[in-house]
Amino acid sequence: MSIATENFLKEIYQLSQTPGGETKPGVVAEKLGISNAAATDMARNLAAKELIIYEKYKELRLTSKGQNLALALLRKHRLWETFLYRTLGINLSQIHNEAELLEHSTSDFLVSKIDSYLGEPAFDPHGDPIPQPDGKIPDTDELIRLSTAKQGQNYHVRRLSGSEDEFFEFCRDNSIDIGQSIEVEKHYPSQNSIAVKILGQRILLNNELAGKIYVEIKKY
Amino acid sequence: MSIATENFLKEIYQLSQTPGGETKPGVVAEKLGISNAAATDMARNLAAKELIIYEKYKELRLTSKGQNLALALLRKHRLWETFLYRTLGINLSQIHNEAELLEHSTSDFLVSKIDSYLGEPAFDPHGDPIPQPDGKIPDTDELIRLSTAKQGQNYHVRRLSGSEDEFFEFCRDNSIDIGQSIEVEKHYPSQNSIAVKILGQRILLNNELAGKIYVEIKKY
DNA sequence: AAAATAATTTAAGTAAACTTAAAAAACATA
DNA sequence: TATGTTTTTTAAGTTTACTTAAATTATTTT
Repeated sequence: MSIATENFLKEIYQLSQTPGGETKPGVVAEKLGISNAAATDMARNLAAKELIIYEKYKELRLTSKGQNLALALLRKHRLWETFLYRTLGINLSQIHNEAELLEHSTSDFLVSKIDSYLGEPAFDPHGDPIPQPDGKIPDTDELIRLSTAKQGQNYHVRRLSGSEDEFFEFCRDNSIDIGQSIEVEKHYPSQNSIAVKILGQRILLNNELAGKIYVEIKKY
Repeated sequence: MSIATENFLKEIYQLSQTPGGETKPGVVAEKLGISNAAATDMARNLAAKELIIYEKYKELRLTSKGQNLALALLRKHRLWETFLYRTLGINLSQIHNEAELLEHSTSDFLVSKIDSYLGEPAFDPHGDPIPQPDGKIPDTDELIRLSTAKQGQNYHVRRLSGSEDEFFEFCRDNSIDIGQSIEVEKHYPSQNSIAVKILGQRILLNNELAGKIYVEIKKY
């Protein structure tokens, strides 16, 4: 399994978990920074290996074999993030990129060692659930995206689910941290934005960004 | 820098450090498990990138640029080994293979984090010196290869410098561990072998294997 | 529904890292 | 030194993962 293949499968999985995310070659291509033609090419290859189901002009769908591989990779990624954060003290904004490299060089043996060293964690430092060895994904039922949160309601930030440096930079600059209290002030549907209050500061977020912030209703 | 390139440079470096080791395409090819033709091909490529000096039918020599890259890779390898051994408790015989993969996915940033976490070690768990950030290699002057050790003399095992699983399996099975006392009983030049005594047991080692075991004269 | 636009696919080509087979050079030996 | 063996190199071909450009199909707009 090559790095290109692994990343392609992972991207299809991630897109399939994104609301409104389309798993079409063009979208995958854009995410991976390759041409549409390359994505179509790869889609045909992966279909031949029975990792995805590919019908021309249709969305790409993972087979269960393909999904298992994607989940195994995501597991490696999130365990590495947890390890880098907890053990080496690397920043939330930096662990993603390092894990992105390491995940492809990690044997099943090594990942299980890391897992037991960390005490078999269910969530990574961003709050993202870590797929378990059996493929099950820890529950995030009580969490909702900030973009869909209720006006006037108070929440706790539970998950920062982005991958770009800039997302974490923005969160850090605006005190959006895991555990932080946050109040939804107002939705602006026409602006595709939401106003929230954090530590007395009013902040306007666009829905795309707010969709990467997961919150839980504050219990008093 | 691709993985193939990195491994090729590292192999040239390692061969250049091996007594009687020839850095010719065929030898590198055999070590890396590729064809002679592929090695010649790679040699021409690396020469074009000024990482090695390549003259037809001559030995391959690293340029200082090439040597720096090889040393940086070796540093990553040995720091990973130290980390896997100390922190995750992985066996001496298993750390090499894992580090062999991880070394290629390790940023300079990450390696420096690992280095400080470990307290900037000078030697890895096999006793191999870890190249320092400036390219300097910690002293191993008092160490000699067991194959060249003096008859009748007592030593301490200080370094097990192999890479194959079988080498470590053999050492483990015969109590050849770092710190272990060892006495050279007799050389058998015609057999290319050496007889040693460990924990009361007499063992016959061929010189190739004994050349990977470094010892220090026992001080009473 | 037709036309315009956008996405996807096909076609052709490239670069890296290999392969095998044949040719050339180096080395070893009688 | 001539011959035979081994090693290295060259040549030609493969696979993977891309590229750009052109053709095709799908979607959106009018």
